[in-house]
Amino acid sequence: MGKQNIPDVVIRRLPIYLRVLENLSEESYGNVISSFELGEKSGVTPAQVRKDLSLIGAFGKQGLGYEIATLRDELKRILNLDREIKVAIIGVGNLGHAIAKYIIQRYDNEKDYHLKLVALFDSDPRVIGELINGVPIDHIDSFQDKAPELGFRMVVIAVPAEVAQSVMDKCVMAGIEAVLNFAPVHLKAPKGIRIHNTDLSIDLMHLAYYL
Amino acid sequence: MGKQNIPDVVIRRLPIYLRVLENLSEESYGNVISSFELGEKSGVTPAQVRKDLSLIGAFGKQGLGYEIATLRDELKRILNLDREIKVAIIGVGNLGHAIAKYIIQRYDNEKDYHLKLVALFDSDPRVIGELINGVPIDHIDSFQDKAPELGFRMVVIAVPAEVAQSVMDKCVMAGIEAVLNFAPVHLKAPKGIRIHNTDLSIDLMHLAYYL
DNA sequence: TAGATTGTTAATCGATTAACAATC
DNA sequence: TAGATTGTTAATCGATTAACAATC
Repeated sequence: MGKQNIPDVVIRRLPIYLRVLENLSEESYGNVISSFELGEKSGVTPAQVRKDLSLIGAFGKQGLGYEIATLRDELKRILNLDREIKVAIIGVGNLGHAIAKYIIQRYDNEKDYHLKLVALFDSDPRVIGELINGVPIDHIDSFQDKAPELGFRMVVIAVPAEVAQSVMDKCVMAGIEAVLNFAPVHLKAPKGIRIHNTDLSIDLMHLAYYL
Repeated sequence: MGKQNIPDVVIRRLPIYLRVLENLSEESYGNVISSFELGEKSGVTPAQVRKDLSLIGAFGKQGLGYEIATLRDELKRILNLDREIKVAIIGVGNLGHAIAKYIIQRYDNEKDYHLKLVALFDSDPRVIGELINGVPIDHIDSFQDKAPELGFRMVVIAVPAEVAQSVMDKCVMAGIEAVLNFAPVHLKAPKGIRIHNTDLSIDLMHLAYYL
């Protein structure tokens, strides 16, 4: 039901809408929101909001808007956030460490969301065994075994550029399905695996153009 | 000279090309690269590479490709990286700290690039005065004064969502021109100021769709 | 009912891809 | 010269916006 044929640009906006709705319900905003209000708070035009939401199946009521709780639950369902999503981080340097803490802090006590950090990997013997909020740092060599054991299919790569491709290859071998890559390289992988790249340097350079 | 009318999608790819070229020159790759090779290493089609590069002015040689050093310098020029870009970070929690170290580590010893971290701000009295590689953490209240004094026009926001808009407002007041926002909210700002958003949660949720 | 806002279609806009003459 | 690859135009593809009938 409404899970096929949704273009990726649209999927990318759904978590933004969800984020807005989550904040609204905390403020117990009233039980309905219009495409105008939702667009305003999301940085998107009302027409775009309606178009996007119509693609995942229409729940709005003419003259009123969208019921917040219903829409929020539906967005979660579409994004698979109605079940637990297990995540592993490879590379526990400054950035990996910060990401780990961020995920733990944001999601571990959250009853509604289910993004769960289940494993950390590094190659530096000095950090192996260290715990971050109860999650131990394992050696990268155990990745292949740990993946099926712990059942994670999503990985954050936060290793130096030089080793990122070899780490990606391990992910492919282990059947990982989605990768969030912070290493400043374009990673090669078979089609079935979804990669999203975030590169601080590239964002900064992009912005530098507009100075 | 090729600085006007370049769509933002194209500008966003230029730093990717630049990154590839930088890596190539380190490996002293030969002095020429084709749109096929550059595309391959950038995750972009050859046609796209040629189209993009033609927009910034054409330097390729038919039958050969693009001279690496020339193209690299031209990309730097377009992206304003031929002069020093001063950056400040607001919010020195886990993430802000990691970003600070990343920028320092990557650019401070770099002779070619000129992204320079010149200031750090926070509101927590316990961290004010602390130094990160020689850069002191100042109180956010001094932001308005420090901006013109230190001359930065680009800011990284890494504060909690609740205070991000007020921090953005201070940036606007201080005449900041470009903002890289890590806080999970859509920030409102006048048109003249360029904002790029990066939100780890949104990236993770986006990927979760494909699990 | 009157007012408001959805869902959807059609129109516009913009970006990507294909193709090939020009030329190194 | 022969082979290769650019720069550019035209064709395709996809996304955004506008508009409005349907309807709560």
